[in-house]
Amino acid sequence: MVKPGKWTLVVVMQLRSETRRFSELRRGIGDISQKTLTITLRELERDGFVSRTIFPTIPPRVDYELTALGQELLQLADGWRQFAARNRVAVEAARHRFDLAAGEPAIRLVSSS
Amino acid sequence: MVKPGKWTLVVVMQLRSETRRFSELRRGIGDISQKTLTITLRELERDGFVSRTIFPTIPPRVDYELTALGQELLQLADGWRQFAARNRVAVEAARHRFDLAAGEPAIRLVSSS
DNA sequence: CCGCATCCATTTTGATACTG
DNA sequence: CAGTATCAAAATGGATGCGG
Repeated sequence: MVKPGKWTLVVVMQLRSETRRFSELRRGIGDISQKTLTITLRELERDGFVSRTIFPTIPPRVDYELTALGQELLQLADGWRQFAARNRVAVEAARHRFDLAAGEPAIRLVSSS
Repeated sequence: MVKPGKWTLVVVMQLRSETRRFSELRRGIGDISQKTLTITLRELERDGFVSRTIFPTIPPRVDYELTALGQELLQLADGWRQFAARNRVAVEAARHRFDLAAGEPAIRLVSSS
């Protein structure tokens, strides 16, 4: 994968443990455009992480599913998600401290009266 | 981390097991602009993954080092890197198949003579 | 040496309209 | 329903010049 793409892992996590139709993915993610979802799925399919099954019915139906390789990618994505969840509070606190410190002088010479 | 940034993990991996100066990082990475490196380091510092130590000498010197949280991030980055290395060949093969199949008709009716 | 500010090229994304 | 095409908007990244 040369360029993961902003939505790649989100899509992979949506495919956790079940086959999904295009519109199900779209609704499940919520704020992704049709175009971006299409591109993301194409890249995942191209790299062998997702399989695509077309049912030539009317209306058409397309199912997406993780391949074995895709399942491995899901494990990594989960690792990342768990890390983010575990440390969300610590990161927010660090960020808050940093933003506060930015407004203050490097060395405080006198205490404010 | 709301937005990881293209170079974030590269920088973290450069900080594996040792403190680094700004210019050392720049040379070690090789193809990153000063601006982008500065921004990447600031974000990492802001979120508590990297600590920054300023030596007010002339010329100035600034050291960067992973915090405990940063070390955890490094583990994740390594996991990703190992996954990519393990599956590089498989992904390239899948990509090649996909690109070839794109040019062919969906159903081959007759064999070429 | 370190890093900020500005400008500019490239990339990425979304909105919209249209097709099978 | 599941895309494709096109255009405009926004984010990103690099180059350059300046400053502590």
